[in-house]
Amino acid sequence: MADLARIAGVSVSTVSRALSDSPLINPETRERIHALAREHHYSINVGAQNLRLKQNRTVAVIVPYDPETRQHLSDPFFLSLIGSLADALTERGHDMLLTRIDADRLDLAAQVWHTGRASGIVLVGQWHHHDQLNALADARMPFVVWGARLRGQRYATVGSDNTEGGRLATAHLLAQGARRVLFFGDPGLPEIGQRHDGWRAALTAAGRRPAAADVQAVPFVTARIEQAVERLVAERAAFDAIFAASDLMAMTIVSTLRRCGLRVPEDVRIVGYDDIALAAHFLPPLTTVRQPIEAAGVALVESLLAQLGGAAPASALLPTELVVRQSSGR
Amino acid sequence: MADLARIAGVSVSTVSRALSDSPLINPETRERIHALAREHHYSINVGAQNLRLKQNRTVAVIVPYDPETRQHLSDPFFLSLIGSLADALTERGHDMLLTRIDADRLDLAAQVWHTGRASGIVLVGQWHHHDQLNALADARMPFVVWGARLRGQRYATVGSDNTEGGRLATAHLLAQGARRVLFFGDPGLPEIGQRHDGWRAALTAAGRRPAAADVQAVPFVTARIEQAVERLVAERAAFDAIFAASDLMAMTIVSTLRRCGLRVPEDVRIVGYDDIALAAHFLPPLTTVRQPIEAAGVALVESLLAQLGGAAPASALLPTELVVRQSSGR
DNA sequence: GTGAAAGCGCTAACAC
DNA sequence: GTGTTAGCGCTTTCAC
Repeated sequence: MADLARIAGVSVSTVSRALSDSPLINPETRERIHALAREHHYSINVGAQNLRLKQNRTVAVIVPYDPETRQHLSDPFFLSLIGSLADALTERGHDMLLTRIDADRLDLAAQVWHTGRASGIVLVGQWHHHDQLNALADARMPFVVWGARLRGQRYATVGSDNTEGGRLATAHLLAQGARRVLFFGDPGLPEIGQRHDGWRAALTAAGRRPAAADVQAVPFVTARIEQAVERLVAERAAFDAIFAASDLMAMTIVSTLRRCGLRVPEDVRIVGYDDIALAAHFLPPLTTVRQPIEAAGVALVESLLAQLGGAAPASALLPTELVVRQSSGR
Repeated sequence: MADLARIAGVSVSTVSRALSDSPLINPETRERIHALAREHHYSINVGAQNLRLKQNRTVAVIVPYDPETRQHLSDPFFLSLIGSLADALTERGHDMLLTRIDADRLDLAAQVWHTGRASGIVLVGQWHHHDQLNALADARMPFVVWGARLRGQRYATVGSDNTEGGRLATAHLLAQGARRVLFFGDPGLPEIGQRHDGWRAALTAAGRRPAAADVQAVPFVTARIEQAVERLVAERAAFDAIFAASDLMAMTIVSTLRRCGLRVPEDVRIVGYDDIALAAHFLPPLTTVRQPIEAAGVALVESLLAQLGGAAPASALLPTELVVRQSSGR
């Protein structure tokens, strides 16, 4: 910038003002300096600018991974969510810092804020860390979590209406004539727990008694899902419908069922969750509960920016929608 | 930091040195200052540090999207690649800035470097911008591209051996007894073009004559792929094998074929490309050419860091491997 | 309308 | 071993 000032024959302050389009500057000097900057491929050093302005238009998007499986980022749903976040942030003039951390080291997430690398944080995945998250909120770190709204929560979450989603899916299966609807997924995780609540509510509303044996508490690990299905088939368990906690899980279940000689949807009807792009092109096309990905990215960013603007952490519950395709019968 | 110095009763330089574990400092003062920093939740401001050190441990990963389809980021392969990059960068102590830009505005990619936000760039996707990329290289911007090595290229690329991959896939189909192997994908894109070359080479080596009509130059757009398949079936085209330019494309082709009443692999054998996680659990499990994703992230980062260290742009060609599953017959 | 100068939070000579 | 000081590239008050 000093160089540019010398070339233009003005002071650095004039250059600074010209480049920031200050109204104080003579329009023609302003234009001349802009031209010079272009010609010499000069752009303002954002680091120095941030230091001086004590601002920081950078948001860290942090993906905690399960230390055992490292599984998380392989799910297309989360990956799409990241794409959606990238767009939402770019649109609002923020940069996106992407980091993966061990889910058990959430304190590392705070680090990126303490060091001033990012002015706020989007956490993609809540896992079991409700208490740690509350602690971070108490430290007044601006952040939002993609996940479920929980009792006694002092931080902001954005998520789809999991309970309603689970209810919709299960009610649909019952309406299709299902006699016994299994739930696949680990209810210990907050979001999955709420989908499980929805499943239970729909069964109860229909006068059924949800049995503990109807819950297959499997994690998002392909091999475990396959095992669970194979065991059920081997035991000749009497079930004719499954509500799976994610599309990826549903797809694995379908493949395994068919390998075991069962037909979908003739023998077993199935509904997934997420509505990832592949769901529509799977065979059979997957009935699923859609989570609005674009809206999710926007809602997360809006909630965070509001906090950065001084507002208290505000959560959002996004609407879910049942997308009926062929895997649940017709 | 000044505050910390006051609390500790020393000067800022002592604090600075202590926190950077300088050997000049008395071990016990060092420890005392570390403890104080922890207690007061102080961490060094990276922005100021970078400004002073004129270093910047941040790498921008830029995903150009096709302005029409915005399709790119939806492919699980690219998303996994991003995950792999995040890991490789984190491991080497770099932050990752993720940005999506219009593929036609590659100059915006240079911006993030000019402004000092990132010290180097990883471009995920080469598209048709060979010349623009050469221009950026001439401007001495440190960057690597995930893509194909092309003639007259002055920038670094990292990619799998697409020609060999295409050859492997096609030779395998021929060995399985295929009479006519179609190629699905747009050979106008560098990487796809090389896969196409491999397809052609394998056919020629087997004494076949690759016909222009055997190339279905479809983009990565679901509807277009479906149309192409439907047209072939409607025309009663005589083909019994397909090599698809990506797994996602292969899956769409399989679904469409089956909707049209054709069986895979009995009527049509198919091989995909990438080996995304879902390929193994698809029905039928997909035979495919594996691109080594973890190695890819590492190779991209290594190439970039070498440039940052002053080396000339160096490209890498990663080995591909045919993974035989059931979609190609047995 | 433009310039001089102070200072954002840090590091590294250079002194002692 | 520790302190003093200059300066990284920028913005902005205050003077003119």
